[in-house]
Amino acid sequence: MADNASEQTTSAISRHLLAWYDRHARSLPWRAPPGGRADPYHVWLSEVMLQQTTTATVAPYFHDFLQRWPSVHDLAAAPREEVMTAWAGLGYYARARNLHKCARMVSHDLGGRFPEDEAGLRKLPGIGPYTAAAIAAIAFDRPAAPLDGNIERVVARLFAVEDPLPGAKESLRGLMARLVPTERPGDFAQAMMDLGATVCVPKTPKCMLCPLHDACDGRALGGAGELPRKAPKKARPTRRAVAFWTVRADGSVLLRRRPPEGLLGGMLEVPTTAWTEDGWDETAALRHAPVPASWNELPGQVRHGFTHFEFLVTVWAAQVPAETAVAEAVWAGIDRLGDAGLPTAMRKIAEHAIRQGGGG
DNA sequence: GACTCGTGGGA
DNA sequence: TTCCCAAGAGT
Repeated sequence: MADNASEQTTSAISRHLLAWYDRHARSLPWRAPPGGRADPYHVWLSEVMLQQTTTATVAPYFHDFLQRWPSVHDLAAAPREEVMTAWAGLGYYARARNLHKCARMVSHDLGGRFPEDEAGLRKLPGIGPYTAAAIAAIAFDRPAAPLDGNIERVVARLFAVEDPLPGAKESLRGLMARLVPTERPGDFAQAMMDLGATVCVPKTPKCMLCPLHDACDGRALGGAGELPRKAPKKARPTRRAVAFWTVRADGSVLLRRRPPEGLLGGMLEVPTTAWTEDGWDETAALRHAPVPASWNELPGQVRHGFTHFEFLVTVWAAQVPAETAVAEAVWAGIDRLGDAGLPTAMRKIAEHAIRQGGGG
């Protein structure tokens, strides 16, 4: 590792990158122009949404949240279910629960002002090491060293770090910290992320376009595209379930709100059997039907990929009288499910059921 | 440290 | 089709 990147002074690397950022910074809805400083509420909201999520996916949600809740006080005053509904489709729903908790703490306990340093930010729910450093740098111009997937990749290549992730994480964080300039640390962090997103991309990095071309050990050694190394991933099992599509004569469908923690916690669902690797035969499945009715199996299946398992669903449908009552039920108009705030896995089940003739 | 926790797009 | 991966956090 005692090659190009170490010979150049770290300040020269930072300077090159900031000059590149002045010309190539991406224009993003939550971002101030180079040299500027964005609203801390906007920075926090965007950073939470951007956790493991692409900028293109986040943009419409960011606009919608700001329109509904222009300040952290507005968000804190919103009912939790309304926040969950607005988050529907974005995934990792613990983020929405923690976002709401965090808004309430900032609004009620901190007078609406976010802490300006990493330690203070770290105490808030949903703000981990990355997000605390990112907010401190971007919103408050603190010399913090955020380490996301992009920056891990850029740093691993720049210094030719061969140790695999996640073990090498702290080492990479230390190398990043040495690069952070005292001037414009927020722009520097965003420049590193932009570089990772547009030039130092995972496969086939565009080294000819890179402002750090001459400093990069990984490029000099010829293996930048192979870095960072990562531990092999585990295989994903399949979990199977039967979903019950219950259409009432008044044109509404039976939904339920899932328990507040865990998978899809706090979100609406189409009632299902347990999700098991073994699957279900007809007799066993129908014992879990939410109401006694004449159930019939719809053709086809719904497939949805979660992070650590594949979800495979068979749908059974039934029509029930308008006066049917079910404990804990949420009856949603079948023609207005688009506004109901279903997570994507459940939206797929609903679309499949309607397409296969379960529309009532 | 190892798991859990969504979703969409690109190669 | 399948795999990877994206501004990670909480337990």
